[in-house]
Amino acid sequence: MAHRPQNKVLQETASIDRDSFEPAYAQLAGILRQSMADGLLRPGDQLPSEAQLVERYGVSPMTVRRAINILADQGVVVAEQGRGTFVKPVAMSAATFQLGQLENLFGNREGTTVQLLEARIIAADERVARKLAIREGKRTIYIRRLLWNSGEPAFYHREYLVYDPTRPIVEAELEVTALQQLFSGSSESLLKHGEISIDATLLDEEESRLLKATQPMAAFCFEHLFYDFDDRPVSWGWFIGRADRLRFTTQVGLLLG
Amino acid sequence: MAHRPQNKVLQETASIDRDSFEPAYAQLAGILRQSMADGLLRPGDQLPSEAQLVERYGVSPMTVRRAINILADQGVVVAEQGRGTFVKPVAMSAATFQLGQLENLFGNREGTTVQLLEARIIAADERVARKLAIREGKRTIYIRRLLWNSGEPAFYHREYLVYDPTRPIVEAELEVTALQQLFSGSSESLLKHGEISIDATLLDEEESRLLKATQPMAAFCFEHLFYDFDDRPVSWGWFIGRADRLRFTTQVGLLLG
DNA sequence: GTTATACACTTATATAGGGAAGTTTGAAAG
DNA sequence: CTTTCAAACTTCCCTATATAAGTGTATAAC
Repeated sequence: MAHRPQNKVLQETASIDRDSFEPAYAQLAGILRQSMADGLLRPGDQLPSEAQLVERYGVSPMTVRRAINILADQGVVVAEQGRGTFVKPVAMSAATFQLGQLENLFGNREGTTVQLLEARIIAADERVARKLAIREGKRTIYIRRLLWNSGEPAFYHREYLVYDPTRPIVEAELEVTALQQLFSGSSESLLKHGEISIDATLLDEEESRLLKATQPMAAFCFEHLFYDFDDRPVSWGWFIGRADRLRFTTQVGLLLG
Repeated sequence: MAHRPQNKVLQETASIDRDSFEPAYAQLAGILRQSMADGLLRPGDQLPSEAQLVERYGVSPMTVRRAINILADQGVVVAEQGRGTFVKPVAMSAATFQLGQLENLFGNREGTTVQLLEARIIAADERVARKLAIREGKRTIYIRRLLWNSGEPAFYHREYLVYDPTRPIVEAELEVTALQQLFSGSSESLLKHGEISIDATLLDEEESRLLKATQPMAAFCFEHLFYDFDDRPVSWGWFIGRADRLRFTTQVGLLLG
């Protein structure tokens, strides 16, 4: 439909395919990423200016901006106003680990079950009271669960919930399926936000027995603290899983070709 | 400067400040995030359509799109074409941990030093040869380092490098400061990408001694494998740090107001 | 009653253009 | 030679508009 303007400079790189299902901005982002993967653009190098990219690939400025924004969001380039856009060097500190990669272990698939070991009401000791921001001695629900995955114990979960009949969170949490909702989220969630931390620990005697581990053994401990929409703590607990059964990997630099 | 158009519908929420340094798209993203934090928008709720947001806040469609894209990238909303944009429930699986939060421990600041324990050329055994994709028995550089942070040993680092005089990476790596570049990145980096994984382990006798730890003690192990621009492995190694000195935390849900 | 179509709604993609802000460069003035 | 300043270049931000594509609903035809 549109005339193809005659470019004096031949494009040694790929060009935008207007008939492709992939949007132009995504194609351009891919081309630039490929240039980096091929070594045409090395860390520290300056990318062609936006105006140059507009002319070279025959797209509008907004499309170029969007492509560059994507790369900037992904952290592979950095744009400095007035200077230019540059390729970022790979750095270990840029590594990000997603808890979601352990999703299947937490019972998202078939073959995973939740075994309720214990659920009772106990008074909050000093430690629990501080975490849940309640008075010492107030009632909490203490839950112990074991998550099984393909016939093997995957995680041992302990959790304290504030016991408040006016809050409907209690019922929802007591369902055995609630654990998956905790991990994967559900629309009816009454949780607003939470803090999660990873720790490396040693299994104690009880944990070793439940997880069928030999002592001493290292383990990951995922501690979580969730809040409701009034920013009051609701749930404090931790998942413990054997380190030799967990693999936590990520990539830095160029993700894919 | 611009006339303020008379809106029939009063804005109960905040409005865009055109004189602010903060861009309009960022302000709008903040307003929407605040609405979720205040509970006006609950998980599962549908956001106002883009056209409505355009009218309500007096910005262009592109600005609205960008604001929504930011929220979508952050994972707090999800946009479905033809249906609408919806608030995502909080999920543990959405948690992401950034290695960069340990940056100061890795020697980015003053008061951190790198102690070279050993650096010699050894023949690759079967395990090293497989990781570095070289023949068994080929020469590698084996480095052992101890990272000190404010007078205390923070990490014990061991690393194998391919010994190839044709590759300039060797010299650069042998500098004691190279470690920080490995972590934070530098423009002269010859590394294209890498894989990093976290493991939880027990300190062995040597590690305990160097890290001044009592046995048995749990530790984090950050294993890294870096490749050059020809996709050949260059460096394989791992950092080991005491778990009781490391804190690895993140947030899910609404990050900040 | 069932099916098919049309329409209204949504988000997604793209174009064209303009101005603001920071950086670099080099020429002019001292 | 040094300083000053203006211009060019860069990225950044925003507006206005148009088209495409997916979804759901109401209506018309059968």
